[in-house]
Amino acid sequence: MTGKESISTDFKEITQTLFAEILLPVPIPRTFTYRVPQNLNATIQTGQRAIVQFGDRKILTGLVTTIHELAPKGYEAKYILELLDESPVISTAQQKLFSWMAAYYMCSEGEVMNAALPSGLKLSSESMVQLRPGFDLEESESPFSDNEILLLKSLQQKALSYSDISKILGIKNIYSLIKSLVIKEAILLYEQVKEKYKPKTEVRVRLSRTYLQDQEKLENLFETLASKPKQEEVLLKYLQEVPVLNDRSLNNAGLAKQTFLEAGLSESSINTLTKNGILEVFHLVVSRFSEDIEEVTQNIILSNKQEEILSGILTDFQNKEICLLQGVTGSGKTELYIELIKKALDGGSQVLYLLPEIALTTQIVNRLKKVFGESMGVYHSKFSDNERVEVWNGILSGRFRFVIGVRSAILLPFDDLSLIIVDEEHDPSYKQQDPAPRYHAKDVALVLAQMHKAKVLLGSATPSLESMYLAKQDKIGFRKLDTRYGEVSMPALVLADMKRERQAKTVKGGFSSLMIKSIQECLKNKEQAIIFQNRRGYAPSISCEDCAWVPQCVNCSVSMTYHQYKESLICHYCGYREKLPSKCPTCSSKRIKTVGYGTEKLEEELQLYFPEANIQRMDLDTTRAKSSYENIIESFASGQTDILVGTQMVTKGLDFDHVSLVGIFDADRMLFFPDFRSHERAFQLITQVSGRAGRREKQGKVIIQTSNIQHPVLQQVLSGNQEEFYSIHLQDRQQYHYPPFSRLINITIKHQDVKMAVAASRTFADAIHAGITNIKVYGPAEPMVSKIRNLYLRSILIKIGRDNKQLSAIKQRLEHISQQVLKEKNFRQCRIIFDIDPI
DNA sequence: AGCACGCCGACT
DNA sequence: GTCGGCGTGCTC
Repeated sequence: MTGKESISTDFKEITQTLFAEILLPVPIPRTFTYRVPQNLNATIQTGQRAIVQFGDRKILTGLVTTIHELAPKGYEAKYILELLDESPVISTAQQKLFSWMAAYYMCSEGEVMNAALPSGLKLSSESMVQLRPGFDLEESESPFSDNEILLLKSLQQKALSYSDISKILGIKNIYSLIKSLVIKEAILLYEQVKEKYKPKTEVRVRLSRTYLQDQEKLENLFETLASKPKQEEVLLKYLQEVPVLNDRSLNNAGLAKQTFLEAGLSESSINTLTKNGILEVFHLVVSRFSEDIEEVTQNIILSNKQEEILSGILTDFQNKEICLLQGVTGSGKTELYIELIKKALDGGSQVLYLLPEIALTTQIVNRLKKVFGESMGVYHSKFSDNERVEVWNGILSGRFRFVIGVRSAILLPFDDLSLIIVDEEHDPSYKQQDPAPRYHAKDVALVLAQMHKAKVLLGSATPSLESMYLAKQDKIGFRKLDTRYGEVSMPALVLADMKRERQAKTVKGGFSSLMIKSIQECLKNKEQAIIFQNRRGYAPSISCEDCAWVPQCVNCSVSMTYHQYKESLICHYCGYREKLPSKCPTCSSKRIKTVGYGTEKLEEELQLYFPEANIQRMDLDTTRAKSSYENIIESFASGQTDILVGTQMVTKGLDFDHVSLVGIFDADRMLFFPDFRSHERAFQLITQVSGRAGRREKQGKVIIQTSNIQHPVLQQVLSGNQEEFYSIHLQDRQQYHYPPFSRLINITIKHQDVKMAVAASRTFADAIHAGITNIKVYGPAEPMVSKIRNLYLRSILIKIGRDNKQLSAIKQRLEHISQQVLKEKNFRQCRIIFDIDPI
């Protein structure tokens, strides 16, 4: 009952009847009202998790979002069964952020919660079936069907969940069967709530209390043990590692059992000592992040230029909330970040440093760990769920005040941020595509910072047009760090004219003679090369040479990508897999060729041309395992690998000293991708990957293969004229009403039936035209990939002027229209998806 | 999303 | 009849 005083308020009288709005892990976009039992009146807080009954039998864990006194009308509210947390797991700041996100991104708060909470903090319940105690199949008088007997026999082994039963019987619909068995009093149903988070424990050993308190007894003990050298050794080891005789309190923590085993002492002697009441074994909860990296207080020496930029940023922060730092690769942005983070942490508040997935490497984490040590938390998507829960709780408890993490780290329970760094701010992976909430972590960061009155630093070598526009308007600060650290010169960029080479027939399997020659030279000088091709697999498609048949995915309207190492065709949209056919299924021809180049094929061809070279491939397929990414990097950094072939992964955050050549295999594919951002993307990718070439004393070389050497974007990259790139493209964006001059909303309508997808999207578009003015509506149109996972897609694009003040009203109208459409009988099966600020 | 309920066709 | 598939509607 302690703590009651501190929480109870005038509002929460002990005898009052309170109700709570509970957000539940069900896809229903609203909360449910539950009654607060009076004994919880004083302790209940928003942000706590509560266990409630939902429906007849389901027990769920939900989140308390509001507490009020309004008794619901028309039904009797059920009671909250239990509160799970003493203090909220969701901070007040988060609750505010989550409702903003739900409204802005047009999704439910439940969906935001779902994205935010590590599943270890979510509780779910599973319906379980067990045999009624005392029930005997042989003696029962009721008749049972075959399936019932099969189930009852299985239940004799152990209790089963619904899904287990479904599997055992091979039937989908098991409810009638279960109901019949309940009536026959053969089985019982119950709910099993499972807390998924398990603290990590360590087996430890300590001296038992009797010996600890009685020194004489302990001395006598050694006489007894004199004839048992093994046990004596264990005891001596303990006293040596844990000098309890000097300080009794040391005994509490004991010593890890592992320590004895590592010292070559046997488990059985420990066991005997335990049995005889001399030692005791216990479990201690330990952190999953036991640090073995020591904190080094080293003063980073900034260059003059860095000093200048640092003070510039600090000046900007005096009257602006946001600052954009444009720093070329290798310009030493990280040192600046470290200084800023240190300053912010010194003020006692929290700092968040966001990085795209592929830039969050061990390299950078270790470097920061050396500076910030124990107070730094890392939040990565490859972390296990238990690890995520520990980071979450570590922020709540104040253990971590600085967090470095990927997109979803923006959803962690901060309550006092003073600085958010969004590094590589242009990176598209900050936008969540699927499922909802389809949020952009950079934009969320800006809003979150506003709530905390924190500053935001956006960093990039190639800022997004949006950020650059804000900088040009002087709405945000802008600083440019344009010299490479240690005066390394920028690489030389060369275009390989594929049109001419193809005419001259000097192209070898997709590689220009220029590229081949340069790789040769590079290898001869014992230097390394990176070949970038943003396409995984062996070939984007295969085709019959006689009848032009191209295999399509059975579920999606895309051609299947050929993956050689698995000898299969794989759909990159739904994962559907087929074996590679030995002959064409339509004309039986055996002449099947591959079309286009994926990283696998490049790897194979390069090996053919450079048999001596050690070639490695880095893409989603070779980095799936937890440490494989690190291994590839390691082997490249140590010089074992000569040529690294890869997708986008090779463009980020890798600093190597011996890379003298970067090859961009196909610039055209990036430039002509049908999307209004393709030029920006191409510009960023080419610039980023070029930054990998040339370190220290030597100038690097970048070869860009293209059939359009006159393309303005390539010319802008070549001349290094970023100014021109940004001003021309901002003009285009303005002219064609694209961001940052307009806001976009993309609406996708899905249905199993094409006709219904078409009709529903038509109805939707008509309703927009009829109901909303002052916006531009495009479509409905058939998207490039028009069928995914057997659902037909249609999309509608909406452009809303940046200065349109009706944004939230428009979203409400859209939501309303969506509900109207779904009400129509034919459209009931439709899935309608809103993507706000699509990228 | 589950889960219940009710309707309907395919079997013993 | 009975079993199981499928569509519809509800959950505080």
